[in-house]
Amino acid sequence: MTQIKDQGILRETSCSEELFAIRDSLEILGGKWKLLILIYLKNRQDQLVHFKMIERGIQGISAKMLSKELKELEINELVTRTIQDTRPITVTYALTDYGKSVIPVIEALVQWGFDHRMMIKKTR
Amino acid sequence: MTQIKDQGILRETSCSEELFAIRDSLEILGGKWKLLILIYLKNRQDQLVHFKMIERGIQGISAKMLSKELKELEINELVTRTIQDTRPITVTYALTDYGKSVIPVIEALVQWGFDHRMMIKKTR
DNA sequence: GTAACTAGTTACCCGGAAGTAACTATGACA
DNA sequence: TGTCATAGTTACTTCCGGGTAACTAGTTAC
Repeated sequence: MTQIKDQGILRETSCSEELFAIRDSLEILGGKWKLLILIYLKNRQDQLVHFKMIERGIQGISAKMLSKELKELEINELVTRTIQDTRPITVTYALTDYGKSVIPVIEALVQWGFDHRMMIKKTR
Repeated sequence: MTQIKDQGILRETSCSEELFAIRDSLEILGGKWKLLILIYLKNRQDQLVHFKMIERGIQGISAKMLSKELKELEINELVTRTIQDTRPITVTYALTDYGKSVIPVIEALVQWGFDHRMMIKKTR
C-alpha cells in the first residue's frame, strides 16, 4: 500500500482507503478542464487573473464550461472569486492556499505526461 | 512553471508544455477505472492477478469495462497480459516497469484525496 | 448431461458531460 | 446613439462513457 502522512505521521493506507481517496480526488479534480484551470492559475499567482484571460489562455474552453468549472472549484475552496471595484467591474480568480495543495498532484501528472511523450518518441 | 526532469536534467516547463503534458496524462490515465485498476495491480505485485480477482476486487466495475480498460492499459504498455497454461486456462495481469512509473502519480492523488477528506471532516 | 468455473464479447440503452450559439447587463468610448 | 469591452447565463443539442444483460467458449466436477 501507499505511505501517506496522516496528521504529520507516516502510515500505510489500506487498499480500500486508497480507492476511496482516489475516487475523492477524481470527483473534485476530474473532468476535462479543472486541472487545466488550476495550472493556469498556478502559473500566474503574481498577476490578477480575469475571466477573459483564462478563457483566452486555455484553448478550446467555452465561457459556459469555464464559468461552471470555476464555480465548482470555488465551492470546493480551491479558488477564490474576487470582484474588483474597477470600471468596468472586473472579476479576478486566484488559487487559495488549499488550492495550492493540488500543485504536487499537478507536478506528478505533468512529469508523467512529459515522460510518456519522451517514451513514445524513443520507441516509435 | 513546474520543474521537471528532462533526461535527468532539471529544467522549467513552459506553460503550453504543461497543458500538453496534463492532457496526455489524462488521455491515458483518465476515466473512471484506469487508476483504480493500476492501484489494484500495484498492491498485488507479489501475486498472480486474474481477471476475476480484479472484477471482484474493484467494487462496481463490470466485466465489459474491465476488459476494455485492461486492453487500453495493455496497448499503452502499462500492463501485461499473460495466458497461464493451467486447466482451465487463466490469464494474469501485472504492471510493467513502465506501469510502475505511474505510482508517484497515484501516491500524489491518494495523499491529496486523503487530505481533502480530513479537511472536510475538520471544517464541517 | 448439466451445472459451474474461467475469461471474456456483443448488443442495446441511458444520462450526463460537454459543445454551440444566442442572449443579458453594465459601463466606456467616440 | 451605436459599438465594443467584461462577465457571464440560457436554451438547445450532441456525443460517448459507462451500465445492463445476455451470450460465447473451453474445461471440470457431479
